[in-house]
Amino acid sequence: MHSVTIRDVAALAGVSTATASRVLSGHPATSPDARRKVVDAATELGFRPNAQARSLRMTRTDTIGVLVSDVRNPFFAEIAHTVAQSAKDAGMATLLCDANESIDQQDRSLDLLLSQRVDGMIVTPQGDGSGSLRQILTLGLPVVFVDRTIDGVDVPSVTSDNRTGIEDAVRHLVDLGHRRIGYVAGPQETSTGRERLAAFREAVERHSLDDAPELVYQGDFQAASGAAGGRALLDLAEPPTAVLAADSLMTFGLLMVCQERAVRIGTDLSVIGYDDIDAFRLVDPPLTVIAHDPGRMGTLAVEMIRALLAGQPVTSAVLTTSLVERGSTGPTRRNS
Amino acid sequence: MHSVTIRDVAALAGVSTATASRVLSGHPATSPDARRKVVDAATELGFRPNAQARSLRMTRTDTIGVLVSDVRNPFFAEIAHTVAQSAKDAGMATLLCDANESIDQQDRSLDLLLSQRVDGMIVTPQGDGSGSLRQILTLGLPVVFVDRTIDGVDVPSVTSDNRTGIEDAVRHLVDLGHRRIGYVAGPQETSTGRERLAAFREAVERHSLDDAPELVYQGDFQAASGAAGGRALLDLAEPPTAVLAADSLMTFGLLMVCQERAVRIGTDLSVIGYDDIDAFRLVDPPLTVIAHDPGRMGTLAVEMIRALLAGQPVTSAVLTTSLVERGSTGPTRRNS
DNA sequence: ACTGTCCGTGTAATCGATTCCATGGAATCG
DNA sequence: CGATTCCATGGAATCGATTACACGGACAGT
Repeated sequence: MHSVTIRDVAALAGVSTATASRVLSGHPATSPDARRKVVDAATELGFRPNAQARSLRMTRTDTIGVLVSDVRNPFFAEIAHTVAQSAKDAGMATLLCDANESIDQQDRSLDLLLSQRVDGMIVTPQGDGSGSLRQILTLGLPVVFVDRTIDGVDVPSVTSDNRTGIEDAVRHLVDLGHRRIGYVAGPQETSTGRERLAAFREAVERHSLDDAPELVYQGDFQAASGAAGGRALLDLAEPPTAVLAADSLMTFGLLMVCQERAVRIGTDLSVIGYDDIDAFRLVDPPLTVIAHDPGRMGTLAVEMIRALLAGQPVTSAVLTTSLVERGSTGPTRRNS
Repeated sequence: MHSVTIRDVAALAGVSTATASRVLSGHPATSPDARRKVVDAATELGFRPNAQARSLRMTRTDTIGVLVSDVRNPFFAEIAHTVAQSAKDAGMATLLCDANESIDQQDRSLDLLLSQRVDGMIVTPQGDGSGSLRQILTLGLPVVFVDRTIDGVDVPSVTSDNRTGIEDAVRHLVDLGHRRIGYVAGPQETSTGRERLAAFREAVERHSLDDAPELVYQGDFQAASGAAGGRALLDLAEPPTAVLAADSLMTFGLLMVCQERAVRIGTDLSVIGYDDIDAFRLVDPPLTVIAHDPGRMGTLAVEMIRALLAGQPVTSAVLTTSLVERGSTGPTRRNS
């Protein structure tokens, strides 16, 4: 499979490789005659420039690396999709990797992206920034964090306001009369896991709600841990009357358990999910959720990377979060 | 940001670049002394080989391109995820692109992957294979189709048995007494769209069911068209008593409309969805679906690409499909 | 002791596209 | 009409890693 090089094009067009290159990259100093011959030759041979050779010379790949924790999570899939679309619109390609929610695989993917010499990276990070991430940052490669951040690491980021989302959710439950609220937390190796849990604890304190340690189940953002958390909370001697989960996959797990046990959501137990996934509108009853905007996160992240690449200063953005009230939350049964 | 090259490593280690390269790529003819010095120098400098330069020389990138129609579709997200994982296990990287269900973007993505000089591609194709796809195939680049194929194009593929899935679904509905079944079809530019529709039509004929043209709504595999199809079918003078949708996103749309109109699924209307998404277990009632296995498709596709790269012959695989009966299908109301 | 292997190493060519520099011809100006 | 500018063009260097080839030294066999 010998591929067509610019030499072949130049030879067929009867010009030098320099001229061929100039024509093909739109350099102004080319004659109409040469332009025509080179373009004809290129299309006839089906010439496709070798991106390796080009970026080796240019020290630029016009490619940004995207690392999400798990594409199977609809929230991250949406981010990945919009990032890919916006990048394409800006004339850049994207290399998408999936860390499978593992710090080890995160490091391997970062190494891969680094040796592919991406011009910048958009990352949903985890861990303490000690591994390959540190190296990348000392290298000065433009990086933007999305959804998550890392403490003490000064990287521009686009996140959502975890605090008010949780606060609104708890207030909503309190207004409905709930005093005993369970929480399925995300992993504490992630900033979102930590911030959401902290916000939950503060809200519990502010409203003087039941504050038993067993009301918080420590999950890992995967569906299975949401199910485990659901079981643990429902099996308590004094189970909560409402439950919050810290991401969409754990919310799924939680709902599965409720279905398994025929717990009537909205009456037996109020449930608030995280992320406004389409499917949450279809469950019965439709789920009250803390909504934020993955699409906007993705487009903003690309804008920020482009600004960084252009040498412009960027400031981190924090998007707002809103509570979407549907049927899965209702007044406490035990209360009445 | 001047990156560390193998020259820097060689200089620090006090050897030539050739020796440094040999050590780093595990060539046997190296002395223990040189090995130690080079490895030390490389780690000290944080050397990371430039993949561009390497693959330019080696004419191999150890990277496979993956093109799915839309990562937001959970079915394709799962394929992308398992492909990435299996490829990683095999020591290969993956470049993931998203065609956004558009033939135009499919061609652009293929061009991108081609200039990245991927060693092979795994594609969920659409269209007639006339654009960039033809060029890639005449180039002899190893390609494997997943889920979908293209008529008259001889490429190994891993698909699922669309026919029996639909047949089982229709038989199940017939057994429940349904005689008037609606169908929300996928785009006829895709093989899955065509095969499933053909299978549906044949099943309708075999069972001598109502065969009005308006019972088939032509959708495009996106959620919005599922909703439009749902409305069209429900608005018929004589609406169907059961509906099938040809993929998961359209099934979502269909369910949304049912919810909007308070159609009681399983009693007012039986619904069968396509793809066994977790969320379909949670809707009320749990959805009867035609299930197939995206994870297995992904791993098989990687195995096939590896075989092709090794010059071994491969034969296409067709995976089985099964009907998972849940609560969304029930006996006809009008029948009784 | 002499010749033939074998092994570790260095020099330099190579992959394909871009780009600096030099060149020659045409166009412009005094 | 001669000098100067401008522009299209080609030759050759370059990016960083790999590897064919050559070379020198060690070692074994006769």
